[in-house]
Amino acid sequence: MDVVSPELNILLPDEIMDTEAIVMDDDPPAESPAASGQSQPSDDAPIPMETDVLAVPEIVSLCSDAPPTQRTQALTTSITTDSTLCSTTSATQLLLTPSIASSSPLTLRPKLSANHQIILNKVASSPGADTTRSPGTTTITPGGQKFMVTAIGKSGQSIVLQLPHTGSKPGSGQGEAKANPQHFKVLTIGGRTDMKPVMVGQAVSSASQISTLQAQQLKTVQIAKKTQVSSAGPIKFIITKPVNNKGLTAQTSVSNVITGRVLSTSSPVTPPRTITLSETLSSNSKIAISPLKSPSKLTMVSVASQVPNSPQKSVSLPLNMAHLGQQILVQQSTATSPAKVVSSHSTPMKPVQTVTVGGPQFKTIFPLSTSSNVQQIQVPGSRFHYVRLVTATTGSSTGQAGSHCTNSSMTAKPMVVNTAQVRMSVPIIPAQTMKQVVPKPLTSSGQVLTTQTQQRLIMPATPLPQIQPNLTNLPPGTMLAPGSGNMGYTVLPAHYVTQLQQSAYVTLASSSGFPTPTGIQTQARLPLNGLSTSDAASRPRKPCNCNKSQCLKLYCDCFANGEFCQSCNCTNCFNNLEHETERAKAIKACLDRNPEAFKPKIGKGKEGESDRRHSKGCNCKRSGCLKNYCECYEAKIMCSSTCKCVGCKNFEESPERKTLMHLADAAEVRVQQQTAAKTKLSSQISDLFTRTTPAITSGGGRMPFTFVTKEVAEATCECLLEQAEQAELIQQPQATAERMILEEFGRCLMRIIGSAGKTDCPSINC
DNA sequence: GAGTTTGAAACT
DNA sequence: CAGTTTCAAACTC
Repeated sequence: MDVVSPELNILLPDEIMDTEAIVMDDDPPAESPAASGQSQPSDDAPIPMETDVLAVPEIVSLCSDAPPTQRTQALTTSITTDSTLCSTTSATQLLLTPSIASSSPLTLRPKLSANHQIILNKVASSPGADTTRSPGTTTITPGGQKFMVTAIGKSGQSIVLQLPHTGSKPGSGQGEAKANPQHFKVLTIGGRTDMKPVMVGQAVSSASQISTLQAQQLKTVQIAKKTQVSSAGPIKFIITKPVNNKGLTAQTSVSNVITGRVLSTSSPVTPPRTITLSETLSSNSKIAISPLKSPSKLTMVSVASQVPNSPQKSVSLPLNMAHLGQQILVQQSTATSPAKVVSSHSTPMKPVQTVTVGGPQFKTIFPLSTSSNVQQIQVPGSRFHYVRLVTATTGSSTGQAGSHCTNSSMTAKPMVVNTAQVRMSVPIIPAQTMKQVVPKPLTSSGQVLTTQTQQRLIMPATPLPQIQPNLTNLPPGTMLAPGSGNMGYTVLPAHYVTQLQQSAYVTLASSSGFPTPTGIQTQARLPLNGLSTSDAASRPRKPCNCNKSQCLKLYCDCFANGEFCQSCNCTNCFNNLEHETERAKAIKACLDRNPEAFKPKIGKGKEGESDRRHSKGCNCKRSGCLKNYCECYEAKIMCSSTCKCVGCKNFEESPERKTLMHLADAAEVRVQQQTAAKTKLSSQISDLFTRTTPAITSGGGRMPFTFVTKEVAEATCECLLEQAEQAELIQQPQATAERMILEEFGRCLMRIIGSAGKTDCPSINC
């Protein structure tokens, strides 16, 4: 794994990266998996990766169990404004482009100003004079708003950071870095009990400091590099973030940190070099590390193990995990083939097994050993790649160092997150398809990483039969969770975290051996049917009433929506974790019958709801498509040519539909008007009570008529007029209208009388 | 709340 | 693919 030299950390901005700006290209073919696996020597070296979201003490934990001393020091990009080299401003962009050339020196030529951009640019060859520098050297040149980093990801490669605009200060490498200490934030993924859930700002100014820091606890978020080179061009990571102006001093702990998306660049041969992306709490912070050329917001999380004593270099980039619609990407670089996953733990590499899923184009890679390793599911046709993390069956469960950290090496598509003791399955977006994936509309399928102080294991431990559903058609937000000890997968509904834990967070990784509150864990907020988790959480979910289907057929809305039943009225429900096997089978059966079964029926139009249409169309025969029996009507969309309905009245010009809509609107307006009128009346009455006027009392108390002032009378008349208008609007006969008005009048009087009875203010004179 | 209606899903 | 059955939601009383 290639690790960005510590100098690079200086260049990294504090704040959030804008994923939209990120463009990734496929990397050149990766080395053989074995090589990559060997290249990552230290399983013992814990590579905790943590991310915090908006000061929430939640932590993304992808790796864990490394002793604090062996942890790689992660350098964050928090740059104080007082920094001479880099001034922190908002809207800083970081463009990362992995370079093909190897052993490129690291050149930093940063001059951060407003709207800075850091560009990590992959170049085919070592970049000229900068390449002549020894690896690890850093040239920092102020003056440019963009940093270009090249030669990332190859073994023995040096990283070159170049600013398009070389400033007056040609980089002198480490010397300048030392001269200009920067403040860094530590983003750690991977949990240990002793690890702190919050980011710790650290100022690392030179590589020498890094060496000293190596003994310290390392928290790294790695920037994954794509290994394949796509025809589209070089990989470019553009990270745009507003820079936090907060002057962070060295070793200043940053409580507010991080949501992070991590890209890891690893090289099979050389000691892993880690780029840590982290972000502060800046509201505008964005991190987008994505191979996508489109403005898709993706989060790539890569966990790479590091050699404990190896000179690891990590750079933390601010990440904003708070943005919805983002997906966590776990990606490895430099794998030989997309289908091969190499897990570089202290344990020897595990052979992998390729399993065809859903046809020849679908392949699932399974490790042949159940020990801690990574199982990758490659679904070429799918937007997602799934990674299965299998907890080691050995005694590693104790969280012992050396077995838990994951070294991820991968080719462009496959993404692997490997943690010993932690089983995790994460949908991964291949580089080619990332641009297509992300943020689903409203509805985004994106994931947001957040951190929590406590670990949660979201994966049921029950083993599953080998069920390999068509991964391309899983319900929105569905995750595949590995069963314990075997190749089974549990299809996790998008909501399941929320359903299970009163939270819309999914623990991506955690170590069972880290029970302490400081345990680091990663959670992903999963999209729910295109809704962000926040939306999903607020969305009222209708409980089902299934009796015979066991909630394992599409009759059940919960099941159809990819959700677990919760607080439902169903009987004999199997749509839960307790019946994950049956559920998985049912999902597979549904997908066999209809590969589109779990896809949204209502396609989202390009320009809003007007273009929404039912994917299959309805088949109504008796309802005229004007009742909720009709899926089109229920979705508040017109029937289209795809519908096979009979006697359809759900079209634009339909008078019945117009009448229906008119009535519906009228009813809504009526409710609103009545509410407003009543509110006004109540306000008027209350206002009267507060007046200090000559009291008109009768036997010490006020008579109700004393409250019928001009204001009260007017408000009452408004209520009556509203009632009359409503009666007219719905074309009620006169008698009915009169009755409605009288009833309203009665209600008004009752309010007045009631208010009079409640008041005992003798001074009020109405 | 019970019963009916309806149409999607499942089945043949 | 068409017809039938099953099912649960929508609807009515």
